[in-house]
Amino acid sequence: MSTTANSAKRADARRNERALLDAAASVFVTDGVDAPVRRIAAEAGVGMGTIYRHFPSRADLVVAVYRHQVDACAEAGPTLLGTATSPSAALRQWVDLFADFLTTKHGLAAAMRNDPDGFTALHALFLDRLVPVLADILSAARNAGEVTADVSAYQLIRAIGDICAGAELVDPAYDARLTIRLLLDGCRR
Amino acid sequence: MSTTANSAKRADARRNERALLDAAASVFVTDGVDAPVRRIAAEAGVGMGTIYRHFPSRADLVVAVYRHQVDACAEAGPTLLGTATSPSAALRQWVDLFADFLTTKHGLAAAMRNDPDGFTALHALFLDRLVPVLADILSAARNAGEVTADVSAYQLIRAIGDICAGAELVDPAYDARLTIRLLLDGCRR
Amino acid sequence: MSTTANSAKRADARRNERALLDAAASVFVTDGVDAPVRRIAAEAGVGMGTIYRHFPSRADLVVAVYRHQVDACAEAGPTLLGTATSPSAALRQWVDLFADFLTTKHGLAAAMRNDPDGFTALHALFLDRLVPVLADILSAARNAGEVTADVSAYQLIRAIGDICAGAELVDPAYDARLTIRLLLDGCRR
Amino acid sequence: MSTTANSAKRADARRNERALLDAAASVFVTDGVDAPVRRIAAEAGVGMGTIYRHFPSRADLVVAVYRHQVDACAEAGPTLLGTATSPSAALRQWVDLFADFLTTKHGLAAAMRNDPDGFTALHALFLDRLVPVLADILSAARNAGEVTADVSAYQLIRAIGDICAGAELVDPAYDARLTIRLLLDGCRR
DNA sequence: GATGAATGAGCCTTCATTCAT
DNA sequence: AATGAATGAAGGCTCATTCAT
Repeated sequence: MSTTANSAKRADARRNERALLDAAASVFVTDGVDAPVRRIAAEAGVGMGTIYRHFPSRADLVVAVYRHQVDACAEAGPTLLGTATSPSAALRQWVDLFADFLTTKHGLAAAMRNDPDGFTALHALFLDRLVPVLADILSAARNAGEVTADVSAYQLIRAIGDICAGAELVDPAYDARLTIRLLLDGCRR
Repeated sequence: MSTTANSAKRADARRNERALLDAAASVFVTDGVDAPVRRIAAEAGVGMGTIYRHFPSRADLVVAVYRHQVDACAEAGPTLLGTATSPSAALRQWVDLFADFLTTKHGLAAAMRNDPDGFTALHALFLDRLVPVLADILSAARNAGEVTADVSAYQLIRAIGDICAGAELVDPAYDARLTIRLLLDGCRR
Repeated sequence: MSTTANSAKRADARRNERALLDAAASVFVTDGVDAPVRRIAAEAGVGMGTIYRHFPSRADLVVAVYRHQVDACAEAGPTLLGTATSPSAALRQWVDLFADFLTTKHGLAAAMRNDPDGFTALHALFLDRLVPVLADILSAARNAGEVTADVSAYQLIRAIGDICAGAELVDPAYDARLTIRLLLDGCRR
Repeated sequence: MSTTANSAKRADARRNERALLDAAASVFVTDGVDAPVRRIAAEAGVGMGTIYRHFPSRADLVVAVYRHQVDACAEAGPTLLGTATSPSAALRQWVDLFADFLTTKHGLAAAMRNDPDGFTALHALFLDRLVPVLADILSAARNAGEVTADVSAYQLIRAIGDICAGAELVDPAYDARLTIRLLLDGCRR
């Protein structure tokens, strides 16, 4: 009937899925990704069964919550490489974006530290999507002589991930950005 | 009354405390700092009530478990400053020591990420004891012109702590030491 | 209105009912008669609401599933009485048929043990349909002097039913047929 | 201190274990062996955790509930063989005892039909304890020429078990004893 | 002081059943 | 009529914590 159609029935199902994603995102921030299923359901205003229908395992929910943002972050890579004044500027900007995503937005980083078994999926989402993006930027920067250290995109992205994960324990005296900047400086020479 | 006196009763109390510390240290490594109280008691061969008598809260136990090692790490600072070939060498060595402590030995870092509320005590132990030590080394290095970046000991110690915490998710392709080295390089220039 | 008419709509309703019966029969075998409604619906390729429309209670479904076979078993009685070499041979053959039905085919026997309240309907189906059949055979055998024990058809059919029900816990060392044979022997003298 | 002592502490623990066994026996009769843990705990007047402490798995509880009675039944075998007027009389009496145990006392038989996986333990308890007893009686009867059919003790005990299990669906028109008698008659000739 | 039995809140998960579409 | 999404009661299990012995 229209460009938005996805079968009549799915109207409320989609509404619920959306509500669940929003609720989960919000609850993850305050209570962590191990938050009780009940709380997420309550926050979303749905029954618990509805969570299990849409996201059979907790990992499914977590991945879904963050997928959009990971995608956005990935897509920004090539763009920045085109618009920044230099590859290293693109590197700085993309790393900032990634750090923003990690630190500011959703408490995602904590997700990766708890339950490392179950969250392989999340880990994979990250790595699969973002490592190639950073690899391109890094490669450009290296070709321009702006990065000399022998460091892989994987190594770098994990370092940044861990730094931001730790920074969630907020303390005005600690500035994750500064740490990241020092790290990038260390890559340059 | 005297400094050495500790009534007969105290003898097994002390034995128990020691047993609990050892047991907790061991269980923390395998099961994490959130390990069931029962398991720790069982490992120590004491009743659960005994844990609560000696360490009313989990944080008390965690702090006690790591205090010795934190002390050892702190005491190594001045020593290294005296024996190393340069302040920056001392910095490198001490940071390695600290990272060893964090990474290799005890899964301590994870402790700081979980339950950040309850582990203020642990956090404080770290900061109170180790920040001054690193500050001295850092200051010496700065005086020698070997560190130029505007970075505080607190900033640095947290950065290293977070990096090591993240590195507990073991992966041969990731090398926390390399990250730390790059970070220190970034401090030098 | 006519005896053959069943408006067009009824066509797929019937198809669905058939599909449900087949699906239920199949699922009952593998998962027992307490199988989740959802699984039956899925197996039949219909929605769950459709099950409830056609078979408001689980008992309705169970009864419907087995009615055909019970009928077939009932109809075999008079036939066997006509073809067998003696009434007691007919008895043996019919009891074998019944045991086959119970044991081999469908796990039906278990149905009668679980939820005895809700399965009165199933129980009734059995008794109403099969007891008279067995009664006739038994009576013929008694008249021929081939059964002397004072045992009713109901008593006998329940005994066989229970024996087969128990035999569903498969064990090569146990042979329900042997038990039934001994029981019939005991009826003869 | 005394012949009843089993360490001071266990006083209430034992009281609880006893209460649990009684409660479970009673609840098993009315609700079956799949009765909710919560209900058993409530009936016993203890917390749920107490059940899990004493009987980690449901099978443990079920076995414990019935062990006494199985023992009593087993011990009656040799006795009856000594006191009965003939081996076949002993057989009849022991089988009656066993059937009493199964039918009248505790709904145990149902236990063996549900959850056949988890109740291997119960099954084993039965077989290990009772089959040898029946085997002795059967052997005596066979030696006396009072049993001629080629039937094993295991075959017989399972047959009786299944018959009694089925008889729990009470119906005045059905008499499990009669079925068993016919079965024994069938063994004799 | 030490013990460990008991408690019970809290979480996860499954499914029968309803009902909006 | 059919669908299948949603609901929520029900039950299993784990552990932190208390307290009688």
